Amino acid sequence: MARLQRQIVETMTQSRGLKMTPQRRAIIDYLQSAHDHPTADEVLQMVNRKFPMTSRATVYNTLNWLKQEGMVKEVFEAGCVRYDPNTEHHHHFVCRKCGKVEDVERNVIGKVKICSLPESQKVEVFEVTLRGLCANCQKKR
Amino acid sequence: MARLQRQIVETMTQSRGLKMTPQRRAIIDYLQSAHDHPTADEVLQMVNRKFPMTSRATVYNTLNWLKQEGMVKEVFEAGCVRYDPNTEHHHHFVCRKCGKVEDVERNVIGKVKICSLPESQKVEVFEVTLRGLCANCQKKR
DNA sequence: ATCTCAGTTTAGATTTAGTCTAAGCGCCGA
DNA sequence: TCGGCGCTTAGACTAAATCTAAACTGAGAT
Ligand SMILES: [Mn+2]
Ligand SMILES: [Mn+2]
Ligand SMILES: [Zn+2]
Ligand SMILES: [Zn+2]
Repeated sequence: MARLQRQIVETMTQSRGLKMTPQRRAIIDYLQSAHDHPTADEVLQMVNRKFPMTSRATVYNTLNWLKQEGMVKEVFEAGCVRYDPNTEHHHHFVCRKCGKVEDVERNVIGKVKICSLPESQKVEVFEVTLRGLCANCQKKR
Repeated sequence: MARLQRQIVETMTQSRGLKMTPQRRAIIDYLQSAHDHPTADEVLQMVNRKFPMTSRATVYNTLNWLKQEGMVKEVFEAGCVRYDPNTEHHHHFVCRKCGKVEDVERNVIGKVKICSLPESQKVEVFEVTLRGLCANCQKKR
């Protein structure tokens, strides 16, 4: 499944006994057409242009529902900032269950080759985030 | 520079005409000993155990100052959540100046080899974040 | 046509992370 | 002893996100 499509969502709602309302339609249409990474507030602004008086709660409800269904993803972590006393260039492993962030030393990740990136973007650094289950969360099955 | 060390900070403060106070010492000592990625609130809690009545403002001031000096780094992005209608497995380029997040298709990043990761951690997915200057911000020099 | 009810939307209250402010403190040097 | 500068503090403030309770909607059931 590549991109959010209203039609897919439309049929999905029915099979779950949910309703496709005008507000939801507007939110999904906007996301479908967006080729960047909008914030909840940007969604609210844009949807209100076409369908005034849509509430913040509805936008968040819909985004969270779409997220649960895997129709949109969050970019990067939600939540508050974490500080890293290790300023060496290194990477991270994030547990999808308990959220713990562990260091992954630089040499654990082999060379990362970047091919065919548009000339226009100048990459200065990169970081790799591994995701999965940490040792603890695996034990607890 | 690998890890935050109080001694280095201590000499640095002097050369900048700044003062090493007990509060700052406590914050830095805690960070120095931390082998995870504490939040500002965790720092506040821990510091208050040893040095009660340290204020939130002082913790944030110190963390932001250490960040500016490159003595700690933020893990992942600050700020609010962005939603991605593209659920295909792909990567991102983040402009360090304007903060814009652009897609980097999966095939742009060559195979990423993960060597010698502790057996205990099970990696399910990974993502690469490239950082630098976007086309626009380069033009504006 | 009217009733009912589950699901939805809404405005506004609440929570949480983080910043800002203004008043007071403490050290150092004149 | 005094003045001043930088530091700390409590609390006000802001912004992102969640929660709540009341009103709304529309698809059956009567
Ligand atoms: Mn780290
Ligand atoms: Mn993306
Ligand atoms: Zn875990
Ligand atoms: Zn830019």
